[in-house]
Amino acid sequence: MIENLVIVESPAKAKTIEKFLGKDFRVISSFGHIRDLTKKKNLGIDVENDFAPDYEVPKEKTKVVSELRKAALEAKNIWIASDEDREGEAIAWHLAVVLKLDLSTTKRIVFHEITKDAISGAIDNPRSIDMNLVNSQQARRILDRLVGFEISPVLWKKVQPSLSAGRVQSVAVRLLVEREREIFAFKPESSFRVTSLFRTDDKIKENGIIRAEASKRFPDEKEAQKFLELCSTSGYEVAGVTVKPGTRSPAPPFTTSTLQQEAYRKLGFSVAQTMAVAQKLYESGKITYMRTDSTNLSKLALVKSREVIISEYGEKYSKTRQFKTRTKGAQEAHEAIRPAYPDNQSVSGNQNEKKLYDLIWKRTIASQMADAVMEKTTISIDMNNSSVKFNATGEVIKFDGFLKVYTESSDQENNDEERYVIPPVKKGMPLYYNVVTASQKFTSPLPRYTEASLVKKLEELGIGRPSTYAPTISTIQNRGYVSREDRPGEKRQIRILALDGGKVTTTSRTEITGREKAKLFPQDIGMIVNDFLVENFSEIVDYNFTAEVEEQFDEIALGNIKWTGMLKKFYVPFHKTVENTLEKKERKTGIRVLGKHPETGESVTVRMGRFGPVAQIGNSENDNKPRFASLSKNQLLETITLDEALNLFRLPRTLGFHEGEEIIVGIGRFGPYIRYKGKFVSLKKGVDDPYTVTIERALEVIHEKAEDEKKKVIRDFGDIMVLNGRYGPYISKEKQNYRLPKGTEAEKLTADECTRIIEKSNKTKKSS
DNA sequence: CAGTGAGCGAGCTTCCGCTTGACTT
Repeated sequence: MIENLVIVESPAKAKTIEKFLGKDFRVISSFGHIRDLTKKKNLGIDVENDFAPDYEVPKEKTKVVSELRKAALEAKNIWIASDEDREGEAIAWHLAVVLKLDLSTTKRIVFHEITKDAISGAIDNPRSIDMNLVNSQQARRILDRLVGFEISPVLWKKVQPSLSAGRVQSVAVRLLVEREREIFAFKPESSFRVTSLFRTDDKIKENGIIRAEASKRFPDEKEAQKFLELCSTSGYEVAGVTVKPGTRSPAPPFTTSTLQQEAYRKLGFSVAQTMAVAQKLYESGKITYMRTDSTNLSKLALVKSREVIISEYGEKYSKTRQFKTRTKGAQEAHEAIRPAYPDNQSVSGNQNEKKLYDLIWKRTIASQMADAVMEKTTISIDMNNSSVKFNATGEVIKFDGFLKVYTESSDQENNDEERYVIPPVKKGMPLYYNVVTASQKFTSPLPRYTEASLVKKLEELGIGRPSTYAPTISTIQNRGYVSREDRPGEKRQIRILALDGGKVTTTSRTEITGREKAKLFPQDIGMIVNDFLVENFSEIVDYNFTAEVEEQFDEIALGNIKWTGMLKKFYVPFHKTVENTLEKKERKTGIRVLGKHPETGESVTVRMGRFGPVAQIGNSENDNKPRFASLSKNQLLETITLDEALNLFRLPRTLGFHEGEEIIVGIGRFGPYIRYKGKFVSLKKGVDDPYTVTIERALEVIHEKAEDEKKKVIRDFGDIMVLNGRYGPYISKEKQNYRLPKGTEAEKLTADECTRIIEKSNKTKKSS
């Protein structure tokens, strides 16, 4: 018999709380939700009967639930301590129902921080389960099920099987598709930006250098040239100097979203990777909970951080701050993400754990440090033969404050404006130019989203929760809607005019534009699904949809409106739209007519086919059979041209014959290849082009592959072989591969030894 | 693993939010 049983959501939390509570308390965890809507019939919802939900304990939860039941039977008092938010309240209610506790007397408690005082305070002040809050969760859950499970089947019928739609994922895809189209439509414009290096000294070129920019940009090279000629004969004078003090404040401590952004920008982590590493740190007690939307720090954390700052950097670097959470729809059930023990400046663990901890430590400590104080100097410089002015700005840090520890990164890539100090000048002082440069600058479109910047955008729109950001990003990639890719970019010539010693010289420079790294690119199927949803379910993919239903969930939580009524208002028209769409709308294939074949006059089209995007010449209405070719990677239905489509039909082609066998070159799933005697050889990336490769080169590649094959076999015992693979030697038998025990000499293996290794490996597999 | 694009039909896919392992190489 246990005196007191406390149920929390997370096992790591259970462990720490048990320590504080002592012997009379046992603390166990529910591992999150324990029940969900069934998938078996009617979506788990009886829409005819006031949306009565049909809940079940999912298979993977039965073990946890039976353990909870057992513990509940043995306990005298039960305290449900799930998180203090909508989902947490629902978990408490499901627990009470499943464990057959009396709803009116079940003790519901919440902790705001994990300290002895906070926990015993909570135990002393139990409340009952808030059914209004529970009902707002039921409305949220049921609405999401209705949206997801009624629209997805429409996509299976009208677009392609296995697709999905949902309140969160479909908006994420829409953001990406719309940004991509803005980028397609973007026409870069160029202008000339004029910068000048002035000096304060008449004679010595190196003295008192001031970097300044002209107040005007020039539309073309001619205008820039004209201006530089003016510059060459102009006199210059300091027209004004202003010195303004300024301060900068530290960023608030990490939430899930800001942690994902900074770990991407500073460490190059994907959002899934960030969460996995943070989970490890959390489980080993090094950081607080990593799925949170709160920037709040506990009193204990504030006090500890202050101590660390004073002892490391001194009293004047400390400034205790509490940050308000501004995020839309934040529920603040947890603290911000922070070191569990701020006095641990570093932790043990693997490299990634150390790096992420370091980032969290710095961000937390910096948030409790003093503002940085700077002095910003602006100088304006007059010309005596033009109304154009030059302006220079410089910044001096008077007190570094939090910058000593941490600076937040930004998504903008051009960080070329480093801080620089302007030499002392006075109004009326003459200046002399060293060199004046006019360089061509192109405008660029809004950047493509990264995983992290998409999370940021979703959070701003109040769409998704800390526990779902990473899974949502995975889902839209798994469905094929978007793909995370690099692009090499393209070369572009820019013109540079330089005035030096009274002469203007013009040069060209090559710059790379459109280079992308780990960006999210919408794919054809993502664009087709998005357009279908925007056409037919505009309400659901509206950027404000979530915010609007959230307002109603809040009203339900306050007891102002009934959850079933809210659902009915939404569902009746929504369901009608679903039926209408099923009945009346055509299949959507994203078809585009590109034009006519220049020789045969047949129509050339592209569309989404059964196996992906396809180009087609002719159609089955004519007697001629239509011809098909798959689009290659990086080509989109939306942007492919007639010429590009026709080009696809040039492959596969026959290069010629060797020893009576045909040599064919083509592009397959894994890139360009050569087929000879029934075997495939990949062409080297970036070296060979399948459209121009010669038969001589093809034979060379085939020969190289044959040589490699020979080296691959170390020992050959018939059905058992010892082979050389990517990760070193291994044993292969009946298409199964086996690792060699450490220290084995592959060349000396006998057939018997191989059999033994295989048997041993099979045994350990079965026993586990 | 380098192909496929006729049509039919059975049986499957799918949501968002809360939590972690259970698997494999």
